[in-house]
Amino acid sequence: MKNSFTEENYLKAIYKLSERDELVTTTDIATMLDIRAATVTDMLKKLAVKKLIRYERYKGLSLTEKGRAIGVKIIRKHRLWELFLVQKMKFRWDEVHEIAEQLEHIQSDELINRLDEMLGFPKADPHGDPIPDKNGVFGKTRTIPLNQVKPKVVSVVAGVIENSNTFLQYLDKIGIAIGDKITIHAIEAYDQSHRISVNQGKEVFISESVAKNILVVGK
Amino acid sequence: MKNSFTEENYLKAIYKLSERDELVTTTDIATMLDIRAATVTDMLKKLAVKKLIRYERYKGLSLTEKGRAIGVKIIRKHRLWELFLVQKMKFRWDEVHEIAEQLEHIQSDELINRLDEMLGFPKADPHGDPIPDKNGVFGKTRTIPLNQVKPKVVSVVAGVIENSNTFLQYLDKIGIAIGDKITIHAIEAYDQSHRISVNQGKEVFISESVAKNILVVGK
DNA sequence: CATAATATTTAGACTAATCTAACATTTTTA
DNA sequence: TAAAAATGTTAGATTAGTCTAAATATTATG
Ligand SMILES: [Mn+2]
Ligand SMILES: [Mn+2]
Ligand SMILES: [Mn+2]
Ligand SMILES: [Mn+2]
Repeated sequence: MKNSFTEENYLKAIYKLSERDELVTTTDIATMLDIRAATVTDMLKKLAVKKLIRYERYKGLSLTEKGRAIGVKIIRKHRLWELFLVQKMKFRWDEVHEIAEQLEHIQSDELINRLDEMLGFPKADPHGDPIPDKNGVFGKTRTIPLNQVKPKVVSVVAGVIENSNTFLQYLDKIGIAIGDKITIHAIEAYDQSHRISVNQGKEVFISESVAKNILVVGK
Repeated sequence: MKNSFTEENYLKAIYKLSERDELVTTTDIATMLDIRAATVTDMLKKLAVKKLIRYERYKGLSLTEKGRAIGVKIIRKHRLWELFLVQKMKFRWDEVHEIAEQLEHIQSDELINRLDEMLGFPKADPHGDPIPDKNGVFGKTRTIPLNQVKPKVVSVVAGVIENSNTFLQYLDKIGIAIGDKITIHAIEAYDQSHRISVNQGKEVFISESVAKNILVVGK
């Protein structure tokens, strides 16, 4: 009944990949987990025997309900722990991912549900990623990348797409955090860079790629 | 530099055994970890190569400073997590050990030190076991088993020796908790059973073995 | 102190998770 | 559509951690 850390990490990776495309490939998993495709093939056979995935040689794989449930649960735990670390332990949003990679494997439904309750049944983690409820259901989020917002419209930062520490630290440096109100003043036609202001404060320039990686609450 | 969960569990077990006797034996470790002596021998060789223990074939082993530091650190983490679970997450003292067995392996000095701070740099876990500080130093505790206390003297419960869930639940049932004031009214000469009262309340009978497993603050 | 009992180690095997190298299949492209 | 490229699988190794059975060393005892 119990899965190893390794199996949990595979199922989490497969779940994330299947958000884009139901049918997941061996190489995608290998890339995401930074291991060799041959290793993945072996594990896929094991997961298929356990009925956690549907797998056909050379054809790719998809999660079964059972496999999805485990993948989603790991994601739920990861995100709840991240929020706990930020809200209760005063870590910065760029410090919590590595620790949550470990904490996500702690086995205790009671603990994770109390954590959920203690945090007020939150809908999103410190990076704006949605947290599924105890039944594995995600609330619907209506966020769009900042670069799709029209000039003059005030939008509220809800999260980020890129999750790297360097990106998060860059946002800290230029003073953009979740909940901030952003107004786009102008978009440079040449390179799509944005001139914006944060919370009606002084203006900041961000590149197109930064704008694409900031999520705001959609209208 | 990083040790596996398994190595950490060995070092924790060895540390606990060496509290009784500096020189630890293969069989003691096997018994404590519930694995075969042959398995232990293999691991001892590995720990010796890593200079975490001093080991001589057939002669037993002892911890090096390096090994002791790791063992103590795991114990520190275990006990801080247990206290966190009781104080912050409202678990009962008989529910926390299994979860702490997992949490003790989370690698983050920052996290454990913040946990320590959040809990007010506690000196003991929910079962009264001492918590070493971040330098691996234990405060001195002056506790004695209840059966060594003289009748009529009021003593304060500081912890337990036996840590099993059944024992902890038994204490809950008869209404004995850490911090309670206990007065011994009489000790039965035949079987050393104790007639006591808790917080000046109504009288309770406990067997000698129970009295031996309750620690009170020594005079 | 010789032998019996106990403790410990060695030898050989197994499983999970990983790798590299070689082979097979599918997809792309000229 | 045939060859080339990309993708995926198999075969054979390796490491960590475990086991059982057999061998060896230490300790206890008649
Ligand atoms: Mn994360
Ligand atoms: Mn993980
Ligand atoms: Mn414990
Ligand atoms: Mn442990």
